[in-house]
Order: sequence, then structure tokens, then C-alpha cells
Amino acid sequence: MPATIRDVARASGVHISTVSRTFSAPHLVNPETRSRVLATAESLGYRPNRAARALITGRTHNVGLIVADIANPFFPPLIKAAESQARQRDYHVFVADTNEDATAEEELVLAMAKQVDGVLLCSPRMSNSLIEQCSREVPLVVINRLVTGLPSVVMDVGQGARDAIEHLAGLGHRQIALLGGPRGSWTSREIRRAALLAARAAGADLTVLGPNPPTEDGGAAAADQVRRVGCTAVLAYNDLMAIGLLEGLDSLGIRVPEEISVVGIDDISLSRRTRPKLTTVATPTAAAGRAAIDMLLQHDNTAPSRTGRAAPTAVDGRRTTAQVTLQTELVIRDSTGPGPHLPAGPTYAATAASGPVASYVKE
Amino acid sequence: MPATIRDVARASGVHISTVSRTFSAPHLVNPETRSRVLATAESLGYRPNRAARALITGRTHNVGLIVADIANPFFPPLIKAAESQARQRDYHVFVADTNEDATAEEELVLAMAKQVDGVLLCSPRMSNSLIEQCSREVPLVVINRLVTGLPSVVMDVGQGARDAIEHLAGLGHRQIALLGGPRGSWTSREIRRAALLAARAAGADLTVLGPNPPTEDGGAAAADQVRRVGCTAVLAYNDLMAIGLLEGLDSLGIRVPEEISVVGIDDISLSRRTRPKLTTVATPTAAAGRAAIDMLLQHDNTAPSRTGRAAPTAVDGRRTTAQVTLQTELVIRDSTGPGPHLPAGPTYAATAASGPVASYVKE
DNA sequence: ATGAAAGCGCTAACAT
DNA sequence: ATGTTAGCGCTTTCAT
Repeated sequence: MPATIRDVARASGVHISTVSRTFSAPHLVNPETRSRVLATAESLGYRPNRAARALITGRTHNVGLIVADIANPFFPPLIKAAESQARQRDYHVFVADTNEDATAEEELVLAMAKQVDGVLLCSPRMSNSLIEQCSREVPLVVINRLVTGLPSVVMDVGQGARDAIEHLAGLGHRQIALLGGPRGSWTSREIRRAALLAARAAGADLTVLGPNPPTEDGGAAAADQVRRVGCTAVLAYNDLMAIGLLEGLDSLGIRVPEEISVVGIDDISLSRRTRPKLTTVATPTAAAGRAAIDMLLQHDNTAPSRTGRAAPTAVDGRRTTAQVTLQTELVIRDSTGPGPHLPAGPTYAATAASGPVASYVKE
Repeated sequence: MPATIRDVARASGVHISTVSRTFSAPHLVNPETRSRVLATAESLGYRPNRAARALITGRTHNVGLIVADIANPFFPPLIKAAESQARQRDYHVFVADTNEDATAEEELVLAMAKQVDGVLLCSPRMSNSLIEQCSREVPLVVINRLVTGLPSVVMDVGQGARDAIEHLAGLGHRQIALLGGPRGSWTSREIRRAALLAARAAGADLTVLGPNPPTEDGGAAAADQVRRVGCTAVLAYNDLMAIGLLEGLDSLGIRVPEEISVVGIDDISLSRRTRPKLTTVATPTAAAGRAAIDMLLQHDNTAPSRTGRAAPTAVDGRRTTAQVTLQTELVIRDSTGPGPHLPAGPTYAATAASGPVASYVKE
């Protein structure tokens, strides 16, 4: 049904190569011919078939973006940032959701492989070796994970976890629980590693709980566990779990932060609207999306040669696989307060070592 | 770099068509040959190029899904439902976000056109004629809009708006405001039409406000307007705006529902967690996602013929463009209460005509 | 400035 | 059961 290049050629009395040029190299065709071709193309409703074009040029002008869970509010800012950055460079972004499923992840990369010029793999759950394998099918930039040999952009959640633990320890907490994230998550391992170290340095005990699904339900389900281990503070894998935990503790009649302090990670917009407002580690998600697109597209000026070989990644032909680390920042709100070892009260808390502590009685 | 069908053919000493058959029609090839081909393919890391395959089969086994705003929590359930329904039929879903921009919308449909077998256009903002034009490029199913001649699935927001207005009127409200949605939104027009009718029937005044962006900020920005028009109840285009309005009213010192009642539409999960909890019209988003995929893929058994012509949509060759309407349901929570014409108090409210009114003082 | 011809990676008649 | 041939819609040498 849709018109092809041949239809246009026939209708305007020129060879198909002229029609082709009219669209991909207009300056090479006589202005008169060009406008004639354009006119017939218009009247026939002709649009170049991008897939066919890609088959020969090797460039689709699309990039794929694979996320673990589109319903997790952590992702949309990253997706939007990637989209707008891509659009500026005349690329389109196709997003896919894996439902936290490593198998779906690989399948999706492979399905996208030949329809995009590269894919952004965000918070992948599959193994490193599988990721490397995928990277032979299509250029990959990994977000929220470090894979040697592959370009990646990570947020420094290790530093964030450290800051969170120190904040908690500064408030006098000595029994802290870590609500672990999903298996296969680099971020989860990183948080755990850093939290363990920081806790030891601060002379606090850190109990690792989970793994639970990184959702509100997962967090809510952990409330009972949290109570049983007898901790006075919890660091959660992400805000969603922290918020679920807040609710779980609430229905258990446990007050936050008076009895238990809670810290999340991500600073999703929702965390500003819980009661109490959530203390959390802000991750620069939009910046991550932009950076990832930039890394993927940094060589789109160098079109791939006729041989189908990818353009060299650097002038000297060596692969430069940059790894970008973005800073995180602890934002202290109302879900953290003095632990049992310190006298309660805003006065003391306000002078705690880890910086200003938001008033946890207000609102 | 990636191996092609020819590489495999050469390496395993057969013709390329045998390799092709090994992957697309295994039963037609000798088991021995097949396993030999499979082995070399494996060792070469060969994967069929889906784009090239699609060029000739006319089937990509991908479907596109275009939404207005991925950050709006209304969409993820729909997206996930569509994905899982598609996966069952061995299809992948590529999502794209238009940022509420009609231009981006068209661009995206066209960009996807040849890389997918069809696209789900969700809450489109472009004109009907543009949509029809797009539908000549690629099979379309429209969600949240009625376009004559095109298959569509809509949620009955008209009924929902009616229910909401009647609920409000039953509580004694006579001055009601409607917080309008974005231009170009069919849902927005539909709500407006139904609300106007229902208000007149109930003897209430309905003032239409907006349009504002369908976001929390958009809702918050309307708080002042709402106060000025002197209404006692507001129906918002969606939950996001309603929630923003809740916050806006709060910072203006206006109590909900004592001074003003607020009703949203969508029943996103967040609406259960505001204070007061939001009364809203629940829309069956997951069902809509599934239904849309089913409509798009109902003929995927009939492969397109060699001529490139699409398979007829029905046995008799006539296009059957079904329009599915899904029911909505008013869920009454705590953001609506008695209006000025009725004596205040839970006792009376509990006996109001429109059904049970949740206790609006609790929590 | 335009046409002719080859070919991107693959599938689908049609032979054999 | 396998090979041959043509061609999907397009771009890109190479001629003219």
C-alpha cells in the first residue's frame, strides 16, 4: 500500500537513484527535478523506508533503552533526559521494560540489535558475560553498572551509602539494617559493600536483610523483619522500598523516626511527599541519561564505511571505553532522627556531626 | 563484524537458503544438516538480522507504543499489560514518549512505522486527520480516543465524569469547577461534555478552568483560580492534577474536603496515599493495554502475502474496525464531603444518595 | 545532473 | 532435502 521509491521514480519520470538523492543528498540534484520529485512524492504520500535504508547505510538513527521496571519512578527522568538528548542529535529512543527479568533483558537487546544503532542498558540484571556477549551484537552503554571493557555511567551509590551510614551513626545509631536490593544488581552490591565498610568504621552493626523485590510491596513486607532484628535505623536499596517500609512500620505501630530511622536511595519525587518526608541519597538520573546518550553517539559524525565495519572509537583506532561516575548527595529530611545512644531532641540533633538534621517533629 | 547468513553457509558447506530454512522452517531441513548448521552458526555467533528478514516477510514481530508522558503514573500499568500480552504472542513492544507534543507524536509514528507491525497510539494529541494519515503508514490502534474508521479502545470517562458530578451534587455541591485537561485530548473533551450535561441535569453550575498541563504542577497552579471562582467542589482531568490541586489548596490554607471537595480521574496508585485520600474515577488501564494488543494482533496468523498487501481484516475482506469501550468506576475516598447546602457531619454524609462516603475526618 | 548496476541480509517461489 | 533465482526498498559506486 505505501508508495515505494520506484513508484515515485515512475510517476516523476526519473530513475530511482535520482529519487534517492532527492531525499538523502538533495544538493546533488537539479533544483527543478528535485521539486518535481518532491511534489510527486508528496502526492503519493511517499516516505523513505528507514529499515531498508538502514540495511545499506548501517545507521538507523534509533537508540534502544532497556530498563528494569518502567513503573519505578526512578526511571522516567532518566528516560526523558535520554530522549531529549537523543532528539537533539536527530535520534529516536525506543524504550523497553524487562520486568526485572534477566532473560527478557537479553531477548530485548537481541530483538533491538539490528533496529537501533546502540542500546542503553539501564540497571541490567544479567551476568557480565552475557552483557559482553550482547555487546558484540550491538554497541552498548551500561548504566548503573560497571562492566570492564564497556562504556558505562554509574552514580556513586557507594559514596551515598557511606554518607547515609555516617549520618545515621552520627545520630547515635549502632544497630543498623540494610534492606538489600535484587540479585544481579550491581548497585545493590555496591551499596552493600560500602555500607558494610562504613558501618565497621563507625563502630556500628550492619544487618543485611533481603533480597526483596525493589518495590513498595517489597519494602512493606520487610517491616516485620526489621522489627525482629531490633535495629534502630534502616538503609533501603531504593526509595520505593523505603517508602513501603515506612508504610509497613506505620501499620505495625512503629513510629518513624522516633523509634526507627529510615533512609532511602534515589530521591524520587514521591519521597518529598511521604510522612515523614524521606531522608534519601539523591542520584543524578537525568544527567546519567544525557551522559549515556553522549557516550553512545559520540562518533555519529563518522558514518560506518561500506564494509560494514564500525567506525573506530578514537582517532588512533583504539577503543576508548570511558566510565563516567556521577556524584550523589545525601538529602536529609524527616525520616531520620537521633538513635538510642543520644538524648532525643531537636537541639542536640541540630548539632550532630553529619550536618543539619531536618526538624523531625514538624509536620 | 557480526556474521551473516552467507558466512554460516560458507562455513558449513551448504547454500544460504538452507541456513535460512534452518532458522525459519527447521522441519524442512535434514536433522543432520540442521545440527551442523546450528553448530557453525553458534560458533560464529550468528543471529538472523531481523530487519532484513522483515524487509521481505513484512513482519517485524515488534509493536510500537506511543504515550504522551512516561512519567505519568497512569501509563506504566497500561504499558506493562501491553508488554505481557504482546510477549505471549511472541511480539516485543517498543515504547516512546512524546512529552505531550503532537509534533513529536507524528514524528515517532513515522519513525517507528517500518520497524514495527503496528502501533498503539495512547492518548494522542494530534488531530484526527493526522492520525488517519499516519494510519496509512502503519496499522494503528488508538487508545483513549475515538477516531472513525480506526480500531480504538477507550475507557468510559464520560460515564466516570457523570458519576463524579452526581456524587458531588448528591453531597449538596452546586458550584463545581472542572479542571480541564490538555488541548487535543479526546478524553478531556469527553469529560467536559459529560460533566456539563450532568451538572445541568443536577441543577449545578459548572465552571471550566484551564487548560493546564496535566501534571501535579498544573494542578497546583490552578489552586488560586479555584479559590477565586468560589466553587465548593472540583473535578480534575486526572489524578495528577487533582493531587497537585490538593497540595495547592493546602498551601493556601484551604481544607479538603471541609471547604472544597476534590475528585480525580484514573485512580493511579498514588491517589490512595494522599491526605486526604483521593476520591477518583478508576480507569481500567491494564485491560485497555491488553485489549489494544489483541486488536492489533488479531490477524497475526494470516501472514501478509508476497504482494505486500495486508491480510484482509475479516473473512469477507471488509475492514472491521471495532471500538471497545471499557467501564470506569467511581471510587469514593476522603477528598469529597458534604457541600454548603447540606448540614456537615459524617452522619448525614454517610446516608447521602450516591453511596457510602468514606469518613473524611479520619487520618 | 542523471542513469545503470550492484548489493545490504534475508526469504520464498521454483527447480532438482 | 537442497540449490537456484529473484527480489524486499533502498543507497552508492561508477559511467555517461
